[in-house]
Amino acid sequence: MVPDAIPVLRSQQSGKDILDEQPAYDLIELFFFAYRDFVSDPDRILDEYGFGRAHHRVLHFVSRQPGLTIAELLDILRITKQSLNRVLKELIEKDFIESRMGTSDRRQRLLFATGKGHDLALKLAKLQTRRIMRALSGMEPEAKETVSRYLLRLIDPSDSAHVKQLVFGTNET
Amino acid sequence: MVPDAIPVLRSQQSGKDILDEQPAYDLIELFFFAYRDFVSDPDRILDEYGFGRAHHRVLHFVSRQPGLTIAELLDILRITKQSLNRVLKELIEKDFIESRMGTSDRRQRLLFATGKGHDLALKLAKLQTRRIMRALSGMEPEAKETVSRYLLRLIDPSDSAHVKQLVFGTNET
DNA sequence: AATTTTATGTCAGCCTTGTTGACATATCTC
DNA sequence: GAGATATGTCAACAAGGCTGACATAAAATT
Repeated sequence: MVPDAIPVLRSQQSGKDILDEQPAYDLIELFFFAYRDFVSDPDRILDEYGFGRAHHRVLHFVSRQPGLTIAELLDILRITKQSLNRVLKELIEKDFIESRMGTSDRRQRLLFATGKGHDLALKLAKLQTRRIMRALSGMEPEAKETVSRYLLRLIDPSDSAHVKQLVFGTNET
Repeated sequence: MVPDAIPVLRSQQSGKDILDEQPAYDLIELFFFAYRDFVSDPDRILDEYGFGRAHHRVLHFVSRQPGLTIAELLDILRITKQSLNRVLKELIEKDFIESRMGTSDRRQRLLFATGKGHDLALKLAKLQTRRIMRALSGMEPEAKETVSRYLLRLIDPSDSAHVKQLVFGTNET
């Protein structure tokens, strides 16, 4: 125990000591289990197309943000261009995503989901939505808003404005 | 739009139509970004020990549940025993986890974190707790409870009693 | 106009962590 | 004693990360 005589080590709120605060095991573990099940839903369907989770992530964001560039996608996914290219190439070959040359900057590749691509992306999103809605049903009406704000605050502060922009299409606090 | 004349296609609550409900893109994407940052925290530290995320998960649950058996651990992680064994072997060799023969059933291996093991597990848990507390600070006091219940309800219903038992050490609803 | 920077693509190889299938051993249960 | 169970292990493979090096076209700079 750190003695009371060292007030600089105490956080401002409720006398909780930063150095020996007890781990939030419940939220840590619930987050693990919830995410495990959440991402497993789409797996069966992706399998039928010969795709994996990496394909899902790429297709999802391209479908959501038509005209996304490679650089923007790399920034969202936080993987290397080599990793991205492996799955993106397959999505393009199998005609789920289309790559067009940029208009203002012709070095850029603007990515668009094809009809097939949108269909699959929507199918997967609805599957995950089903789980989310089941969880929210029977909870207080404010639950969705609370969860949404919590998840946003969990993100690196340096990135949260960017995420807010991507997810909500706005940058307001 | 499905015409109002087909009531069987409507869910019980608030007239929301199951067949064309709009995807919850916000929660889907926020969950992705939040989890991405959440698991990235421990990575730097794990690197120093030559461990990866798989080692982290094993060490975490063994540290939290001393005496865990292989079978129980496999059920928690949902991986094959070969995958588990690869990382578990390293954790034992490097003296972060100890494996003792079961007392009542001597076929079982009971897993325990060593002193070193507990130290590392705690260090990583505190790192993740820091992020969780930062997110919760400034939110309503009920936020933690709401988020916790939401995450639990996100888990497969067939598994939620088990998870509740693991996380809270109880099985009450 | 020449040079440098930027956006993207690609090759080659490596690592972690998942998978399947087969088989071995010790121990418990019937 | 026979069969089921808990664990360990070998081998091979796949997905999806990574690094490093190099190539090209187009934009930006000087």
